[in-house]
Amino acid sequence: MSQVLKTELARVAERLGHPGVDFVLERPRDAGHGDVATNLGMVLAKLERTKPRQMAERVVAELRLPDGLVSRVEIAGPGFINFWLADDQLADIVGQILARGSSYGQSEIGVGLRVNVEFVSANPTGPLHVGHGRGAAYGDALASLLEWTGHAVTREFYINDAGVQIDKLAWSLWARVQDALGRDGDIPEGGYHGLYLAEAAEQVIREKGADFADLPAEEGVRQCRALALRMQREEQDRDMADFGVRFNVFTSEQSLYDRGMVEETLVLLAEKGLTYERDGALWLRTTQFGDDKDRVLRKSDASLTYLVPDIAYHVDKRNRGFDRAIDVWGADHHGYVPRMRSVLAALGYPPDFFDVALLQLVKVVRGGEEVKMSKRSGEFVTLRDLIDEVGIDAARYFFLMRPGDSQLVFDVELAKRQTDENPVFYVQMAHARLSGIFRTAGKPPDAVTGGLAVGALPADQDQELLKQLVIFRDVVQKAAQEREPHRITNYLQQLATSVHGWYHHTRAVGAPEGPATEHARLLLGRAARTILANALAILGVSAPDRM
RNA sequence: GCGCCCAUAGCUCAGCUGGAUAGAGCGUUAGCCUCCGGAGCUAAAGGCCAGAGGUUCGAAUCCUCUUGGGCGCACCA
Repeated sequence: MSQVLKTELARVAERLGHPGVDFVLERPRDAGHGDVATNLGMVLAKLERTKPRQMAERVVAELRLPDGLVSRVEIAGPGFINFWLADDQLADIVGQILARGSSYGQSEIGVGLRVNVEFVSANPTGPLHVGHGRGAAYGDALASLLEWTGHAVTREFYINDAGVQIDKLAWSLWARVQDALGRDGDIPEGGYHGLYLAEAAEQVIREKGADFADLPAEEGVRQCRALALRMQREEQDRDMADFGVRFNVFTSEQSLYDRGMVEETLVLLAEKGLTYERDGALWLRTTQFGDDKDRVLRKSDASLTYLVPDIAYHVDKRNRGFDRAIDVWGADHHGYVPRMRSVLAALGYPPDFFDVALLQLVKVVRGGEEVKMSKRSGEFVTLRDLIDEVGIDAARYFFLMRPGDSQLVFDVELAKRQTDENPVFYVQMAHARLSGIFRTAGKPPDAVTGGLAVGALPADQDQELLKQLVIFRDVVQKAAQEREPHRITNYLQQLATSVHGWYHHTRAVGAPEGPATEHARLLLGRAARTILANALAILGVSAPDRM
């Protein structure tokens, strides 16, 4: 609907001598200001240094709108142009909602674009914590938003299974195995002290027998490495599966070495003349592309820095044909962004290929006191703990209520105590109530069919709900473009408010206004229920029929 | 020292490529169940949008500085 308007407004702007000018067409907060409003008059007035209201009048005079689109146009305030959509338009959109059902809201704006969303990518050295939970909820929702807007999306998880931290993990597990048999195991400097490794050690002994601990240390550690990796990966996969997140691709860092891609990357960078030797190390000229300092690729002891496999990984993504690679990282890695960006620029990739969504850290508070998170000390709140305490729906919804660049305070005690008052229940309740209407009506929602008679919806609450439904598609597009899933939770909150108000103040089944209104309200309720379910589906939150 | 993010109601936070009277949830106060689910609804109180300058028709939004938080600045990952 607004697409036609926007196109026409752009044409008018061009005709008035300002092609491509940036203006806004959006739903005003105040219903008295119409269904959609634009600031185009004011924007043009600024460019021409004339009076905004006068310019708005010129814009309106130039408008050539098709019949049946808007019922009223008004110039108001400092120079806004307000539009009221014709009833036919609203009825048409509800018709589309009913016809397309669970796929309504999808659009084609991203068709032809292949997008890789890499998220969580936790080191396989311990259980997932709440920070990973935020990354999982965000990455999964972002991937869904991109799918809903027509992109071809791959959900990917990168496994850092090479490098020194895995060696330390192996030694730590070996030490725990010794401990478990009453011997004196020493967890190495910088090793992992979490109790989960003690549990893992017991499992190893159950599987391998107590003789396992008698192996020569070198062999024992070698086996512990594989065992620890396997067990940690399995646990992470269980956590993600139980959180409702499915990945399409897992890429192992070790596999990049095994396939020779890491070495190839070094050659590639050298061929481009981007490397040089100094102090016995191999350096990368990232300063030529915006980094504040050149970076070491190969240390003077001949080992490679983590940067090399990371570059190889992004080259791999590019080679797999993706148009976009979006990495979801914790904000503590933000210093790493310009580095990677400059490397990829140096390789000649288009600037919009690589993007990073930084998520500020989650601060966990329990009973008013901060819980410190440290894998090494072993004290932290795991994602599993959180799911067990507050449930998947509440956890996901809470993680997605805030923009990623805001810090998130997650008070576990509060979340537990206030479960009944969580916003997610408010939203889910709206869905359950709508389902209840159809139970009362004695027929499933899909059985209520026909065209919507907007004129048979007399209450303010009818109209308010109708207008909330109409903007859903635009909200999804905006959320996808801005990569802001929290726009969906904000919208859900508003939609649920409209639903509850409507439910309370009007009656569908046995509407006092008569059968025409009953039918129109059932159609409206069915459409609202569909939109609630679709929005929740994007977030990975369930839409229950009863609570 | 340098860089990134942040500061909005008592609390947790939306709103930010400049727009109409700055919003929501929780908490507080006062109402509403012969009625499709009261896990709900209606209303009230509550704000120098951290502070100070600047840009202009217009600033919570953009710029500068100050203050106060968070996080980074390795031949660690």
